[in-house]
Amino acid sequence: MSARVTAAEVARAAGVSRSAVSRTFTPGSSVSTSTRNRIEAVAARLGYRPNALARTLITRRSRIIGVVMAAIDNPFHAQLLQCLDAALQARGLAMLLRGAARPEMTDELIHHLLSYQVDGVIVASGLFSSSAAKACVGVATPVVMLDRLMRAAGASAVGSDNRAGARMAAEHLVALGRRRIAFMSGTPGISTSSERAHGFLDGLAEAGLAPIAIASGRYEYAAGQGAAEALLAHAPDAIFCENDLMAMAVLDVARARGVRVPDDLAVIGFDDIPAAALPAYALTTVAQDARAMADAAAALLEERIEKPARRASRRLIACTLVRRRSA
Amino acid sequence: MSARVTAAEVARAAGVSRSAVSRTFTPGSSVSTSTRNRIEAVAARLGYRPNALARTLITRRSRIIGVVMAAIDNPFHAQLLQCLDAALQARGLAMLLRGAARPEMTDELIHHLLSYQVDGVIVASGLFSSSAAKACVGVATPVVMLDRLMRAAGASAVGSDNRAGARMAAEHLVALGRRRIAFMSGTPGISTSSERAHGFLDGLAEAGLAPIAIASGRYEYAAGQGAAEALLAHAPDAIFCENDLMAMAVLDVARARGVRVPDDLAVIGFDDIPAAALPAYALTTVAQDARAMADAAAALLEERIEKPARRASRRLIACTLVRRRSA
DNA sequence: GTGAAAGCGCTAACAC
DNA sequence: GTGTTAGCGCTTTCAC
Repeated sequence: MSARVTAAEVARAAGVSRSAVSRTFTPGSSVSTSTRNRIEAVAARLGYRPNALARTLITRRSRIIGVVMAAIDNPFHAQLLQCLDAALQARGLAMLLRGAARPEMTDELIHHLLSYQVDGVIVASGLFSSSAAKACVGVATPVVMLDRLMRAAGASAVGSDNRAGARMAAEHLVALGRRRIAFMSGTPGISTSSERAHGFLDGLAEAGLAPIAIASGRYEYAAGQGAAEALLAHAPDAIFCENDLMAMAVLDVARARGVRVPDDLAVIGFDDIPAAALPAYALTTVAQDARAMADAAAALLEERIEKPARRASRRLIACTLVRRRSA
Repeated sequence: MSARVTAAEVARAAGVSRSAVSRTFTPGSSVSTSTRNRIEAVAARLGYRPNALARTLITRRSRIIGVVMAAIDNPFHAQLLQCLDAALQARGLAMLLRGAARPEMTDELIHHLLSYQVDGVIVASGLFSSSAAKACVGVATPVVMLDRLMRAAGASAVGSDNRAGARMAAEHLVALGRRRIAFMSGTPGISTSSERAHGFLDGLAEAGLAPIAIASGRYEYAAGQGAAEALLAHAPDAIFCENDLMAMAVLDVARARGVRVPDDLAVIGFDDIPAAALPAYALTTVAQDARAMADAAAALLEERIEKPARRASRRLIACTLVRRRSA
């Protein structure tokens, strides 16, 4: 039973040609209203839907976007993914998702996506090697790096203004009168991380300050606890963390040690994940606008899909400082 | 520049027929080692990869699985999605993801996925209407409901043993000597919710008890706060919540009111999301095994894809009570 | 083991 | 406006 119904069957049942059926389902094609109605009626009765894959073969447009994302369980990434889904759906694009457990996997994943003839790729994960970039350029598939800058040229990029955001954090701490300021970095080698580091260091330098201690928490809560211990040993009066998960770890470790926040220690995070607003944390943080980032990524990609000649461009999304009790 | 390279070009460059190229990339086809080597070398040089979509047209297998998921930003859903990604990748399957902002959307989403010739569908969202079910059956596409039972027949299902899990929560509270027990439910109409409710009520009934108050928190933190206020007005000595997000809301509201946990109030959640383990919450909860759920869903789906004759089946994954400080 | 030929379901010229 | 024709890139009988 139940073979997939094809345009030919609809055509036969409606007494028209295949082309008529095709045109009925192709926006902007010329069909008379009467035949269109008849065809639509028959199609509905038979449960016909055009085969998107067969269509891709001839139109050379799959309307599928490949998305590579790391650590989907990171709350900010999950938000980003959700916004991305909304942005793509709004444009009638489908999302082929591949999580990247390890950053080195990104390459292989890209190649796999390419075999599905994706119209574009959004990379929100790890490193994007020049070999992967070359593969995309080779098949003229636009790429946009989301929340990650790339090493190889040719890809568009969308990210938060990490530099300005981190600088705001620094300025806020300085304005609070803090002087013994420590810094918890994310994953070394990720552009996002170095941007935040630079912005923060610049902000401190402007006030004639420098961090009294630095440690990496790899953007995770667990690693952040260890890093927090290390930093707290230097008796700082403030700590800026490159994301909220690590800042929450600092808050928890400080609480366990009887360090009072914000009196003894001011803490600032980055992202503004939902958990940052919990009363148990009330974390002051540099908020990223996930919605705007996702929209911009989808828009940039669509633009380059429409006009392949267009050069890769870059969009920076502004961050805002959200003040809560921790600083 | 850079048109997509096809099998025909590889064939020409290697001095063989298209069929030879095809066989080289089709596992289990007979090609002599020497020609295979020559073809692979040429393919690598030219950057050839078979067009997965064109292949689908003839094999009638896309190796794409459609996934419909609600509230990706819910931490447990994000975990589930990550595990699903891993399970599908391990089987060489691609994931076409569609978030469902509203449960009623599920139908339309399914139809859209179907036009991409997905080999199967995993639904972890909202309601699955009989019309959508019919559409899937019509094109012989297997469906598995994940963490959601369905109304129409024909779909396989994977879920936690919500009944037993909730019952364990009830038994634990009773064993703790609690008698004034309240209950916060999730979203009415979702099977998961009614299963947990039944299990919990059964567990209490066994000890001759019944909830002193019931309120719905719609599985969200914000709604959970309101529900917590309502329940706390009844001065319960324990509250069981249908998920962790709501239990965290209870903890926060209780803390704000000076209610001591667990002395005055024991709290138990459901899911065991990462945040439940945070020292600020230390939430006792009924853990769901996201990994096992995702694996089972992928396995069930693959099984039905291979043997379409097979009847829909159902897998229940065991829950475990994770004891922390809140109960 | 290898090539020739047919066709998966669809759209896009091209005539009429 | 509508039908006819020719592929999109691939796999798969079928001969050899």
